[in-house]
Amino acid sequence: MDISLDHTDLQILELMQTNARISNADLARELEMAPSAVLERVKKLEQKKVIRRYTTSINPAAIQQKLLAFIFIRSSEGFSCCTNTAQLLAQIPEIQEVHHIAGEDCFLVKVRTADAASLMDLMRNSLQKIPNIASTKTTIVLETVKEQQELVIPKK
Amino acid sequence: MDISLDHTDLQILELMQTNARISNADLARELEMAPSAVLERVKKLEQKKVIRRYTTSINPAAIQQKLLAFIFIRSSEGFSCCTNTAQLLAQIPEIQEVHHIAGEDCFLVKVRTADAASLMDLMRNSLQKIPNIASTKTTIVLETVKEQQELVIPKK
DNA sequence: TTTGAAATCCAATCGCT
DNA sequence: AGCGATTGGATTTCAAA
Repeated sequence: MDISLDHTDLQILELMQTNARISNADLARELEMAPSAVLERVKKLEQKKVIRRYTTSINPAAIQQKLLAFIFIRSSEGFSCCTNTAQLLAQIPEIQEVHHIAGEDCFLVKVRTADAASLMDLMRNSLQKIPNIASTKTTIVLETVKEQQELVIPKK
Repeated sequence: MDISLDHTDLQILELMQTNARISNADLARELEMAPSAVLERVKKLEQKKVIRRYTTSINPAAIQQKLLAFIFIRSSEGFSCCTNTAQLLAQIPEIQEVHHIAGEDCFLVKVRTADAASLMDLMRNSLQKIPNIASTKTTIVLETVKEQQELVIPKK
C-alpha cells in the first residue's frame, strides 16, 4: 500500500481540512461521485495515515487557558539521551508540541497554561524533574494573530 | 450570551477534541442524554465560538511538506506598524502561526514548506516584500516528537 | 434546556461492473 | 476503484413540559 494521492484524494483532504464534520454525502456531492466511492477513499486515507485524526479546535480562553509560551530547552548530555528527554516532555499534557531543533538548543516546546503562575508550577513540578535539562529559555506570547494547522494542499 | 461552561459542555469538548467526527448519536450515548439536547448544546458551543472549527490533521509528509521551521522576525519600527506586519504575515498560506511575542523580537512564526529550497523562495518572495522587517532568525525542525493542539480540559 | 416523535436523510455494506 | 440498491440507524425539527 503506497501513499500516492490523486486529484480526488487532494480534493477530499482540502474539504475535510476546512470542515472535518462534513458529511460523506456532502463530500460526494462536491466531488460529483457516489457516496460509497467517496467513503472508500476516506477510509483508505485513514488507513494510510494520510489523515491522522479529526480534531475540534477549542478557543483556549473559553476554558481559561490564557497563557501560551514557547520554551527552548537545552539538554545537558549527548544525542542518545535526547530521545528519552523528548518522550518525557511529550507526556506532559500542557505541552502541545515538542520539536527537536537544529542548532545549540535541543528542543523547542509549545505550552499552554492558565496563567504565568501555572506555567511556573509546571516548570517547577514537571520540567525540572526531567533529567538532563540543562537550561530553559521561555518566550511568552502576548497575542496570537494566526493559529491554524491547515496545510497548503497541492493543486495536483 | 455568556461563555460559562458546565460539566456537560466540558465532556462534549473532551469527546469532540479527541474525535471531531463522532456522531451526535454516539455523543448522546456517552453523555446519556437525548440526541436533540446534545445537538442543541453543540450548536451553542459553535455559536459562542467556544468551538472554533473542526479540522482534519493531515500527515504533512504525505503531501510533500517535509520542512517545518520557526522564524523570529524583528520589526524595524514601532508598535503601530506591528499590527500591519502581522496581518501581512498571516496572509501567507504556508505560515501556520503568527505570534506577537514579548522581548526583543517582534514575532514568532511557524511555517511549513516542501523543503529548504522552497523555504528560501518563500523568504525571498513573500517575506522580504513585507515592509519593516528588520531581520529574521530561522530555526529548522529536525524531528517533531509531539504535535497536537489538544487543550487540557478542566474536570469541572 | 430537555424530551420524544416524526420525517427526512445518511452511513455502511455488498454484489456487480 | 466506482456504482447503485438496500436497510438500519442518524440527523434535524418541533411542540410540549
